[in-house]
Amino acid sequence: MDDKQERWLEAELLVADAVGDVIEHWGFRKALGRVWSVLYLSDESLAAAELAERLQMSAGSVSTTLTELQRWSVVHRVFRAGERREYYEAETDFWKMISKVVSERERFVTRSVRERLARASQLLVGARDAGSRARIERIARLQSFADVAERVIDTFVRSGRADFGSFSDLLTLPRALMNRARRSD
Amino acid sequence: MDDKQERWLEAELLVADAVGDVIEHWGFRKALGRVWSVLYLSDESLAAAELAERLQMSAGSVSTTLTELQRWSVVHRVFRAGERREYYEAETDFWKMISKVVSERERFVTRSVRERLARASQLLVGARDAGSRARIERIARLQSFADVAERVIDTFVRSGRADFGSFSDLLTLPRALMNRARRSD
DNA sequence: CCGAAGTTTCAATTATTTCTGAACGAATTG
DNA sequence: CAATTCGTTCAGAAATAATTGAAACTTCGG
Repeated sequence: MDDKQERWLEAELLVADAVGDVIEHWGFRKALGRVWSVLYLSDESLAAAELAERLQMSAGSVSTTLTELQRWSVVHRVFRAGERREYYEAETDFWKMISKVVSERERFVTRSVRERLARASQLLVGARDAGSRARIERIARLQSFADVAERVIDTFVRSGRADFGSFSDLLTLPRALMNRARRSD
Repeated sequence: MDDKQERWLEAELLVADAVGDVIEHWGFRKALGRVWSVLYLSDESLAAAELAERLQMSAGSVSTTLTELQRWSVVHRVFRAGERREYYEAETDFWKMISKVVSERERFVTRSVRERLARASQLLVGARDAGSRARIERIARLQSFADVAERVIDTFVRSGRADFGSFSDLLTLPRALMNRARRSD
C-alpha cells in the first residue's frame, strides 16, 4: 500500500529531525544526526544518493557529512560485492560513539589550554605582592582543574564510569585569599 | 611598576581566551568563558564596565553575557553597600556548573524528543510485514535509549557519578533482524 | 585509453549566530 | 525634577558556519 510508504517516510523524517536536534544541542551539526538516523533506521546499508534523496540534501553536503560521521566512528562504510557505489551503515555501539567524542574533546583541553595557562603563569613569576600572589594561585587552581578533568575524562573513556566528586572545591580559594563583597542573590 | 601591570593584563587575556576556547568546544559562546575567567581571576567582584574594558566588549554584549552566565548559575551578582553599580563574581563550585548545564540539556531530550519518537512509532502501528516490524523495533530501541540516557544523566546530576556501561548494546539489534552487507573498514 | 558512474572538493551563496551602538528606561542624586 | 549614571534591549552590521552546485577527480568496465 502506498499509504504505508508515505507514513514511513514521515516517521523517518520525524525521527531524523529529533535525533538531529539532540545532537545539535550537544554541539554538532544537525545534519550528522539526521544522516545517522536514516542509516540506523534502514534495514540495509545505504548509498549517499539515497540519503540525499530521503533527507533532501545536496550530494556535496551528504559527502561532507558522511566523512565527518566516519571520523567520529559513528558510521561505517560497507562493501557490497559487485556494486560500484559505496554503502554506509550506522554504528550501533553507542558507547563507542560517546567515548570517541569525549576523548576528542579532551585532547583539545590537554594540548592547547595547558600551555596557555602555563604561559600566563610564567608572566607572573617573581611578583611578591599580595595581589600577584593571589592571581598566581588562581591560575594554579585552573591548572590543577585541568589535571583533574583530564584524569576523570580519561577514566571515563576507559571504563565508562566517571566520578566528578573531586570537582567541587577545586576552584574555590582558601578564605584567606578571598576579599569579596557578600553575595546578594 | 607598570611593567607588572602590563604583564598581568596579558596573562589575564591569555587565560580568558583559553577558557573561552574550552567552553566553546563544549557548545557555548566563547564570551561566556572569557567573562567568567576575568571574574574568577579577580580579587574582588567586578562591574560590567570593567569587564567591557578588560575584554574589549561592548556594554550590550557584556550585559547579555552576564545574564546568560547567571541563568547557568555560573556567575552571581553581589551587592556592595553604598555602590550604585552592580558587581559580579564567579561561581567557583565547578560541580554546580556542570550539573546545571547537563540537567538543562537533559530536559531537552526529555521533553521534545520523546514525543516525536512516540509520534513516529504511532504512524507505523498495525503494519505486519517484516520491514515495518523491523522499523518499529528500531524506533523502540531509540526510545529505550532515551529512557536509559535520562536515568543515567539524572543519577549523574544527583550523585556526580555516571556509569555508561548499560549503553553499549542498547541500539544493537538482534541478529535475526539484521540484514546487512559486511563492514569493509 | 575512453566514457560513465560515483565521489570529493571548493568557491559562491545562504543561513545563522553574535556583536555593536544607540535608544530607552529605571534609579539616584543634587 | 532635571541631570547623570547604569543597565537592558533590539535593529542592523559583522562575523561564522552550513549548504549548494558545479567542476575536478577517481574508478572501473569495455
